[in-house]
Amino acid sequence: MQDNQAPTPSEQDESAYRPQAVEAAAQQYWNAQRAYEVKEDPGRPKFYCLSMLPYPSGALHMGHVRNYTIGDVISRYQRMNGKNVLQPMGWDAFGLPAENAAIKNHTAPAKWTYANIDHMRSQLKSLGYAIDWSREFATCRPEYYRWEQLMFTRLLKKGMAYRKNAVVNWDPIDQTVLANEQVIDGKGWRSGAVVEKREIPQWFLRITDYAQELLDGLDTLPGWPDAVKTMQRNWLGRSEGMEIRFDVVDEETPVEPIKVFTTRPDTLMGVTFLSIAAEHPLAHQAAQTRPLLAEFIADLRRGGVSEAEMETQEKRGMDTGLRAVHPITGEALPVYVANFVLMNYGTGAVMAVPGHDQRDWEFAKHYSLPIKMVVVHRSVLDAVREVGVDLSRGVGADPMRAALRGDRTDAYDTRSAVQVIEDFEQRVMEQCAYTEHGVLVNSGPYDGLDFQAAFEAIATRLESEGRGARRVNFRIRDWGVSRQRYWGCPIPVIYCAKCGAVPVPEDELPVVLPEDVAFSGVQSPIKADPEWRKCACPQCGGPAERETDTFDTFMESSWYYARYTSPGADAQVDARANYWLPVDQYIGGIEHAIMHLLYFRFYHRLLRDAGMVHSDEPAKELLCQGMVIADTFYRDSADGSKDWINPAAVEIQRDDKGRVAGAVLKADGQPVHIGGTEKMSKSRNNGIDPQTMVDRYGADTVRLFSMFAAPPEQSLEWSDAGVEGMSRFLKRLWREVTAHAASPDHPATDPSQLDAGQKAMRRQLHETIQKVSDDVGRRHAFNTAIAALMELLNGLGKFGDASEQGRAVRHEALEAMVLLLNPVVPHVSHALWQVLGHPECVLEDQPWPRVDPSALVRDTVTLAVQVNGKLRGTIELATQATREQAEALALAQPQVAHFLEGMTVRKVIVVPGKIVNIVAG
RNA sequence: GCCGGUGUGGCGGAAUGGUAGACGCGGCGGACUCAAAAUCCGCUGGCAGCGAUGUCGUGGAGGUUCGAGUCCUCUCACCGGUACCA
Repeated sequence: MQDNQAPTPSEQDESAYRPQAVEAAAQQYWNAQRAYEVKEDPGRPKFYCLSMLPYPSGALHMGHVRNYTIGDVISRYQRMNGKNVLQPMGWDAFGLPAENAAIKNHTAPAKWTYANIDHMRSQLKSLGYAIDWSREFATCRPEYYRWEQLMFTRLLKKGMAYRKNAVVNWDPIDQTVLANEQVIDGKGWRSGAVVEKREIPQWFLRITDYAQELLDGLDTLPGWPDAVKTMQRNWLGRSEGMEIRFDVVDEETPVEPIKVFTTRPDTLMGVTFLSIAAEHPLAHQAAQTRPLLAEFIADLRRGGVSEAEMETQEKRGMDTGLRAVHPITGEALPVYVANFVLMNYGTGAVMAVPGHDQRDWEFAKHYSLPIKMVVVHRSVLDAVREVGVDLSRGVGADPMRAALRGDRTDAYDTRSAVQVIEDFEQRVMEQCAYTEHGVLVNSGPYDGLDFQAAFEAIATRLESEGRGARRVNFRIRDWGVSRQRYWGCPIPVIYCAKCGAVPVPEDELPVVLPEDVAFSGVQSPIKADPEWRKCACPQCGGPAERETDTFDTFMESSWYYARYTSPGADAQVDARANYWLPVDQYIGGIEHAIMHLLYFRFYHRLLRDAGMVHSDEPAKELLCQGMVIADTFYRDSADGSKDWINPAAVEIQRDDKGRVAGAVLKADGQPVHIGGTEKMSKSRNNGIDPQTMVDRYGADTVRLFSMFAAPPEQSLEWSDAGVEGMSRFLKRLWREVTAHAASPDHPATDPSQLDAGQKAMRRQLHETIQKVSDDVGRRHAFNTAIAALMELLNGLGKFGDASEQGRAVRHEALEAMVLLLNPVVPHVSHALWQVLGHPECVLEDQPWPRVDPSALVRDTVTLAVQVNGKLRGTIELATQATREQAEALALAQPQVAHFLEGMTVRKVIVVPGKIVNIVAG
């Protein structure tokens, strides 16, 4: 990495900016001062700034740098504004990649993980984050996970945790459970075997008990992005409807009724069949006497369990031969097994209304099942009534289509209405299902009722007959926390033949995962080791076995934020938690919008209900940062695949207009193909190593670029040239400050003595302070804050005033600038503050610069002048000028007069301080 | 499939419904230099024009408004999530 070139004159210059020296000195000072270790201080407002903890995958990547730089900027800014700031860091250390690495490298997952943590910690430290490292922990340590085990055993006793069967991906060759990620096109990633669905017993937490609270809580989080709240609302998926019971007829054996959940009980009279999931008990029962059905159900077991895979499959079904009884008409309805009905949503069975549900409609079309239309748009009903047609014959396709388009159909003529109705039998159902709410037809006693009235009438009747009940249903399912893996927190349960599943007693916790193991990848070492499993039943003392499944790693990442507040506590958390919590600012990737952030909100309520924390929500503000992406380059290899080439090895070629014309490999000068700009990944070999960049340019430059190149929520495209630009900016800043500091002393700024140029310079300074404070503190628009500071430096560069007051203004500006930049580039700021004549200090203890409102006053203002909305010039007038003056001046412009030729002015709109728009025609 | 998001110069991006393209990169021209690097200065959306200026322009099609990148409807492309990747 070291540059072999001879030092250039500027590098030999004593006063040149040398990031390595600057950064080493600043970090050394902070460490010696223990500058970022914090304690609870009830006398000061606290600020808990939390970034999502990293998975120790091996090396820091740019996504980490971006995430932690955002957190660091906010942390340092808040501390400069007087807050007692906690910024912790830790390691989400359990997980699947450690097992994969263990297989590949023949090492134990623990050893690999700890080595990665050591490496990544040193990388993080080189970036100079204001982290309280005294609170660091790794979630794979028993000191951490013992509290999670304790919580689980208590939840088990409270009935909040339970065991039931659930379906997983099963690799029939490797004889192992696969993660969804390990299923590629329905096949196991190692064996290539077609994956099967298999049911196994697993542990669950009753997150559904909190579904309503998790939904309502979203309304108390104005500081969370709307996109995240919307996604969580949809994921929770609250719907109001009915559970309806359909009796099933079978001459031979008594059969349980089928329960369905529907949000559309108004369409009950349009039900023409029922669909049940392949895993539904009735499907199994029917399959016992029907070999074809058994074969079909077995066939549905092929493929993985992910929702994306299930939902994009072709819709298939088969008649079970069972007949269900319509609860109102008594009609016998066929019961189908269908692959689009999910056992884990609702009751695992749905009533099919092909006339008014698009999926049912397609299914009915495919299997030639009857389609009944029982709901129409009100305007269709009105029109049909007007021409005096018997509704039982139905309504036509044309008004249906019109109604679907939202057209008014009440004006169409009698002839077309009659024709339409006559065509009904062959045409009405050829278009698509009508899924809107409307008015009932063909529904006997319910004809003419709207959605609400029909819902009420049908619900009341079914409830009185004991055939159904109003119900609220949530889409979210209970949280399955069992994983059939080694590298995770052991689930603290003992199985006894006599006593069943018994929680491990609290005084026997933690159940420690052995770390020094041989791991082949075929089977978990704790499943393979009979000695580890063997134990005595805590209840009866008889022989028993331990659970060998481990927890979902989301379990650890659901409460780590609380543990940071209570280092060393002899409990999951202690009283210190209520000083720090809730988190004031949480920062992490948008990919966590639903799952992690929902478990995080759920677990906080578990802590609350255990009396450990006193708030309802874990985090007040949330910022979701975008991905880091980079160009991709490749060459076609002999076997037709692509050889991806790292951007660092490639040189871009441009045409004479500066457009990208091609790219060559630096090593051989031969062309390479340019792929898309994609998320940095190993598979595309387009990752840029943060460490290389820090070594080459310094941490401040890397931090500055990652904050400048894009707003935090958007994806950030890496650009070496862009990084060079940031490096140039810091060099210029360094020169500007050192040059100023070298000149003789000057008095303090005296606003009453400033000339016009000095006033303008000082106004730009205070406008910048105002903008940067708002951009950093409120909008989190770090990119525009930095742009404003660049403009300020450009302004200072042109401000050549060497008079006493000129130097005073420059000094004021440079001091403010160093403070304003400190959150983003703390090392160079630390050094330049001393260059400006201050003793070495922790810069976050300096107050954030304040705006002098008197410096912002302007004498004149520029207005844009438009004619019919098109810009035709600008006018400059006194700030206090009236609307009439602005209007008169605008109309007097020669350009304006030219465009108004032959037209009459109808209206003039004056927006003070902005525009004058002359409307003419 | 479903849920959420994004789309603006050669590129990254800026713009409380009010002068589209701030700032940075790249490019072109110039200064300094024996030369290069570094640094500094100027120009830089397309089209027409010597120029003043005009005209077009924010993925596409409509709409609301005195005025739309911004609000509404439809549509296309891409990205994230989709419950065992984290």
